[in-house]
Amino acid sequence: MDIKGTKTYCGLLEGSLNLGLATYRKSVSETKRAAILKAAREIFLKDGYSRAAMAEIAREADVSTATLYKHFDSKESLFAAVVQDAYRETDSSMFVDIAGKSARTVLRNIAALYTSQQFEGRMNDLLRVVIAEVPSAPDLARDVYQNSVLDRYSQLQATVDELVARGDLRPHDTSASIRHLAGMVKEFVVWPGLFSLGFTRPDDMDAKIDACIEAYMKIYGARPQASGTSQEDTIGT
Amino acid sequence: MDIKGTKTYCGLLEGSLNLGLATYRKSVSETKRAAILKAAREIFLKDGYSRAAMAEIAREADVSTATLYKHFDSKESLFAAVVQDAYRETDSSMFVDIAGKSARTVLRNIAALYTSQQFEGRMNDLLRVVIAEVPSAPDLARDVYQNSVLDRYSQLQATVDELVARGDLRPHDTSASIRHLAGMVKEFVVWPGLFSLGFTRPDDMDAKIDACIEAYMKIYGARPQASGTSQEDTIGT
Amino acid sequence: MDIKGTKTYCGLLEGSLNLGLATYRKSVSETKRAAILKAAREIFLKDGYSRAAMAEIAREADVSTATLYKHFDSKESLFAAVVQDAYRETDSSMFVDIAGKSARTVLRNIAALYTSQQFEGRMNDLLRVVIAEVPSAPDLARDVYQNSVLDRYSQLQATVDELVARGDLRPHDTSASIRHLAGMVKEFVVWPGLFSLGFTRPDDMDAKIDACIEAYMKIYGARPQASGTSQEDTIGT
Amino acid sequence: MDIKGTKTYCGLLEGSLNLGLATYRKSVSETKRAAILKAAREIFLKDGYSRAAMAEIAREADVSTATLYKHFDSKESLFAAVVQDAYRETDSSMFVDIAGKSARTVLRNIAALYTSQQFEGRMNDLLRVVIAEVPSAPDLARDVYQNSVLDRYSQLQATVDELVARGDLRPHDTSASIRHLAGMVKEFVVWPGLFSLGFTRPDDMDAKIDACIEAYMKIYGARPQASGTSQEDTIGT
DNA sequence: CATGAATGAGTATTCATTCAT
DNA sequence: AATGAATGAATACTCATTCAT
Repeated sequence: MDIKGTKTYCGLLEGSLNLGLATYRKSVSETKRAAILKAAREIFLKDGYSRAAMAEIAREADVSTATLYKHFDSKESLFAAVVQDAYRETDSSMFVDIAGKSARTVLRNIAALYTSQQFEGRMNDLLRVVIAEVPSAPDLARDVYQNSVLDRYSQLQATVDELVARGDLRPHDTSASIRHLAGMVKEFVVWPGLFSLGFTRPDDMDAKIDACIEAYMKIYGARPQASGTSQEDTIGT
Repeated sequence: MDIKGTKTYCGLLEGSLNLGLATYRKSVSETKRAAILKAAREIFLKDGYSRAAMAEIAREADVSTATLYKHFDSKESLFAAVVQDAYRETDSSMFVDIAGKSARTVLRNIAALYTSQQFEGRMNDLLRVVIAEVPSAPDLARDVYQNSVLDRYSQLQATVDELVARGDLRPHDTSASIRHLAGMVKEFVVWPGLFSLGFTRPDDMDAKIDACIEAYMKIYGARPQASGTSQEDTIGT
Repeated sequence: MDIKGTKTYCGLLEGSLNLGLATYRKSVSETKRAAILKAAREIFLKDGYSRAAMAEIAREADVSTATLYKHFDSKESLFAAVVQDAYRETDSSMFVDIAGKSARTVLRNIAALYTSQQFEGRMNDLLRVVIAEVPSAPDLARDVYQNSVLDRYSQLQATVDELVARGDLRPHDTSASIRHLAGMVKEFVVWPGLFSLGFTRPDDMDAKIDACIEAYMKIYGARPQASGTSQEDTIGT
Repeated sequence: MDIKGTKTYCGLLEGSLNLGLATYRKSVSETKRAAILKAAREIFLKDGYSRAAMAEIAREADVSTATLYKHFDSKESLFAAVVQDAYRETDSSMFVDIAGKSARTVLRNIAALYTSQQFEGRMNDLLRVVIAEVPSAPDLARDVYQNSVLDRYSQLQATVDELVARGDLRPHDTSASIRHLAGMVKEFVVWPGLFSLGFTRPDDMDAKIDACIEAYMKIYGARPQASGTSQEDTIGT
């Protein structure tokens, strides 16, 4: 048994130890990264991009500024990561099962999905910060628009197309109609939130959204509608 | 004749021409104020609030920073003045004469008025900056929401109520319906502009707005609609 | 007399006052600039470029850092200005009148000029800092080499050429010979100063320089030299 | 078998192979130390002391920063080690065999030795960094001056004294004369290299050095010189 | 013994606001 | 009234050094 052999053995050993160490470190690192993202989101939401101070984010995340910079190259990239993270976490899927559900119910479910995504993730506040940074970070805003707005539209359109195919909605320009619907809903869900900090879901939100859907159904619904909501329908989350 | 003496003379002169000079001075002052506002708007629109530098605004307005501060107490109040000025200048009146015009035409005229106000005054860009400053200037944002959004809604509602009274629209909750209409229109007119710098009126904007109005008329129109636009109607600016 | 006329008059007056004001301001500004340069030189000489802190320079110059940046765009340009200023102030002219002076005396005077320039302006210390920054500011070093080293060589060469023409020195490759002489002198004047802070003119400096010149004269002198220094010669500053 | 057990086993193993392992470890350690020194020299030469980053040195040496600090207490001591290492490696011996060689040839050989030492080890670049750090590491600079400059001078002087003793050179103050010679040579070999990064031996370097030696011989040579180079002489490395 | 993540003190630079003239 | 120089507080980012594993 020569030194080399010993070394090889020790090398393997080291390998397994290092693996453990590496795993440990990775987990610690991920934890810190997550803490930083959380803190950063909080501060960015509170102060907006420009007024947010890296030092405060670091303090909030309970790390040093240097650690912060180990994880994120710059304030800009930290902000981008916060936004992406928010959109990843708030899985912006608009998918709902249409089987055995009326068009109205399907749309309601989708709207409910959307509103909870907007409110729970404080997406309105985030949206405001993104919008604020359009002059200095136009690419980020474009990405958000793509991933958050347009992507949802296409998901929604797919569903609406199915409803049309199923005969629940009249054949029409679904591309335009879903934007009409989205516009109406945003008027209540997003718009006021852009103008005030901490806009939360008002009590009558559901009723307002229902009204939007009613309007939509009046235009595009296949059959003469029964006024009011049929009680068989349940709203899923 | 030394400088001091000269100065005294100037003082006497002031006395004799008090009114005229005062007027003159006032006009100079007003001119400067206007120049500052113009420059500030430009810079704020270009850079957003935080990145806009008072020094650059002063340079752009061709005054000293001290003069700038003579006219406006702080960056914040300058920004507020810029916003108010923009809203004053872009007289956001939604008033249109409904006499002898169909409901559809009236709504079209209103929409046209609104879109030109938004695009010509670069209100979308301004809106973005206001929204950006919600965390630090919530009052301003609230004011803007009041004066720019809600105020227009009530004007619009008044008109719609008249149309209902005239029998052109079915009786309904006009308060809700105009928000639906506004939401649909904003989806095309305002929303994309929030996400990109220099969003200008696209070519198919009118068609899109017409589609919104058609949707609206399908729900609230009193009579079965003739499809298409009746040619008697003219769209005012 | 109309307002305009008044204005013109006042304008002229303003002009003259402004001129005084402008002059005043300019002088204050120049004073501050000079103070900054002085302080910066001191700090740069003391700490070297990298360790020198802009804040300390500002404190030393009794101005704020912002004022410092009003005068100089960056640390780098401040340093460049310090160097240029040093070379401007220490007018590095090697001109000496050769009329009625022996070659030996002329060379001695030149050497004396050179050494006082090096020592009085603390040029050795400055040289060290410039050399230190070669990796990050190669252009500055090149400039210094041009203006400080090569320029002096050509001045010296012109003089030596005159001495040759006058018959005081043998005809020879003066371009090479002055570098030999310069090299010998620098060995005593510059070289040790590069390796220690605050190297000042040692007592035996003159003797050492004389030895260099003697060596030079042995090679290039026209006539068999009288050993030692003839007392008619006086060394100018 | 868990990791802990394995570790214990390794401990036992260490016991049985103590010497061999220790040797092995030592050699590994030495290898790393050498790698660090090499990397550090490269980085210091490239960036200068202040701009050189310990992290980059570690990366370049393929070790962790902690390992780096195991070997060297601080950046300062690492730099000192780099300098010492450079001077050790570039064995700055000026020793040449004078037997059977003319004074001119001996000096030429010495000069050739010196120039290759300067250029091959990138000593000019190193010198620059040392000089740069005079304010913060005066002792190091003094050491370098001692070991690199003065030490060579005494070696050279010993040789010159021999040449004098042999009758090849006139009796004279050899202490001064070798500094004259050194000064002349440095003017071409070292001086320009201080002012520019990557100054390499120019094509005409040998001719220039020869000219210096010729000048020297004109002053101190014992016999009337034959102009040009006698072909019996060979220049050693 | 080696690692790489973490640190906190330090630095250049900017900017809203004020002041002497 | 107008100027522009001056300010000082604030901020993003870096780096030599240490520590838990």
